[in-house]
Amino acid sequence: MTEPSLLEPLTFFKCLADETRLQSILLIGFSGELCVCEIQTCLELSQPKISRHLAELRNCNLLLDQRKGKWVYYKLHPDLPSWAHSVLMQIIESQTDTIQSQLAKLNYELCQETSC
Amino acid sequence: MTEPSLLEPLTFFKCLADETRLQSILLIGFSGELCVCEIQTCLELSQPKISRHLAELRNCNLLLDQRKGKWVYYKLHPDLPSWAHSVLMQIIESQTDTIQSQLAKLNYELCQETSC
DNA sequence: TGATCATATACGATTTTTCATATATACGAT
DNA sequence: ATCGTATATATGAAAAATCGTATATGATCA
Repeated sequence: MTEPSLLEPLTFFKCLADETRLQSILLIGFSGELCVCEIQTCLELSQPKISRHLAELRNCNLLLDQRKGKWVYYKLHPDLPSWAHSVLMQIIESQTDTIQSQLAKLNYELCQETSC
Repeated sequence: MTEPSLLEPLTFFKCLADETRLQSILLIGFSGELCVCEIQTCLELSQPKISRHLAELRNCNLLLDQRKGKWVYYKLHPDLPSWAHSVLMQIIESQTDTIQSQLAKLNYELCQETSC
């Protein structure tokens, strides 16, 4: 007997079939952990938009959130099926340039002001 | 310099974010090659619905079609990026039971009548 | 040539997804 | 308590995807 899987393939693909969600999860997978405002800075998108999409990834068990004071950090769900984790890592590898240039905005922001 | 990829991750995920398309490509990946009416039988869906979704998978370079007389056969595109091929195969492996029971309808049909 | 079978496409109608905007909650600091 | 910052959710409008139905194309066979 097979266990009911935490994550159906169809759910997984629906989650990644949106540019904002895909870019967010790639940033998070690459970085290990990011808070909402960091993703917002990297992708230059509105706060509700980021938050809504992260909520969907969380509800589908692709991401796990953890509050640390004012900030909420998101990371890949540790129980992600191996095929899911594997494909994410392979895509991250093929998109390293894009991901790093998005994360660069973050460093720049941090130098300018201490907020977030 | 990196080549423009045949298949962007976002395109790939959008293609698989639909149950009909996902089930079709899993059936095809498992079988190697299937014609439209076979997929139609396996999934018990209308012909235009199957055809439309296969066309999308073909246009996005996920599938390759080949006409053989009256029938059109679809198979996985041979130039699929390795990460794409890999995730499909892993999902096929985890869904073998479902896929085989869908394909069983096909054999049953073939015994009944010679059409298709 | 006409008839039939397999597949593809066109067209509105319906459903689903996404979005901007406004508002709510949660926390830390004053 | 109140204020400011970070994040979440509600709402209705706009955009996109999907569908059923009708029709078109392409191949085989009589």
